[in-house]
Amino acid sequence: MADPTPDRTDQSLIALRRILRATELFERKLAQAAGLTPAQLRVLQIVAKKDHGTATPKALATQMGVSQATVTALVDKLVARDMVARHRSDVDRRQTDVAITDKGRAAVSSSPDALQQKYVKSFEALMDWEQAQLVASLERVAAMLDAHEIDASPVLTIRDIRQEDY
Amino acid sequence: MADPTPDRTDQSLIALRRILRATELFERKLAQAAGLTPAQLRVLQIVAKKDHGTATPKALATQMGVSQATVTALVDKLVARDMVARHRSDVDRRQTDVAITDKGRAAVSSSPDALQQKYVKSFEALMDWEQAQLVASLERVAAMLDAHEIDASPVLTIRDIRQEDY
DNA sequence: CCGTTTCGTTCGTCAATCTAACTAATACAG
DNA sequence: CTGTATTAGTTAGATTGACGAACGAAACGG
Repeated sequence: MADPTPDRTDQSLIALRRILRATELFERKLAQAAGLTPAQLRVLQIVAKKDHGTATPKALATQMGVSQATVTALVDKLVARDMVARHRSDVDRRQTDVAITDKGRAAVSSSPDALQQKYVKSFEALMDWEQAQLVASLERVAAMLDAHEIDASPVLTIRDIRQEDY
Repeated sequence: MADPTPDRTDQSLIALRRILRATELFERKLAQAAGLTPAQLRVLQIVAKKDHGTATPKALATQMGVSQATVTALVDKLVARDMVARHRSDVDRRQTDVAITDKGRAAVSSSPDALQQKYVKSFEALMDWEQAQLVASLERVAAMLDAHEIDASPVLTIRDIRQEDY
């Protein structure tokens, strides 16, 4: 408190935590709006974005950073709700293709963002140089945090939904 | 792809997602190192940082953004491991003080950084103006995300551990 | 004193996650 | 080919975190 130079490391960590909290809540809201849980929505989003609207459990597990068993459970629930369907692969019959259904696509694209819009709109309202600055900063922080964790990146949850909106 | 100005919004969202992923994994590791689950560690950290090393379940629930019932369950587990103890408050006998024990304090302060150090070290290696820039950017993003969610902020998980290290 | 509010716990439920064990299919080495 | 190893996915069982509803105990306000 009496510190004349408020510790920047602390400040950065505090801000990070705020970001995490907000995003967590945001995801819950988003999923709820689509009538799903966050994890289920994530599966659906990944599948939806694939070229043919299909993905293997293995790929899902890798991309989400969870075990295959977890993916099985999630897919089970989505199948029960007719959001996706399982199909045996012809090329390698060990593999299963998890394919999104029309209903699943509808659920993904209908998730009516609220907070999401909030962020995107705020961001897009910024001046060009500010946007560039933020991107640079975020990427820098990301690099500092996950330098080791090579795969990580490409889930995109948020972005693709946004694209659906247009 | 052919877009001449790579979409900055997308870039920022991708970076954000990387940050989230990395932090999530980081927290898991941290907790594991302390022999606890992330949620349990969070409770312990909040309690540890209070002046008298105590907090009421109510306060914990509010600060963590979960229900009191959840806090009860978490505290149960910490009590079972001798990390905290419950004491009836004298001033208001409806209240319970959750007090950290020596063992709990040891667990909190012993969580051996690894990844954590990585971020902190990277951050602290930056030039002063760069640090300032990052903090400003992070806070801006946080503000854009949680403008609505007034309470949120002050859990700090990470920061306090870091302080323990010195 | 009595009704209301507040605090915490208990109970039942459910989602997400893990590990370990198992089945089925493919791959590869002789 | 045959047989072993590897890979993909599921099943089973457990734990954790989370919630809401119901409840008991204490405090507070008339």
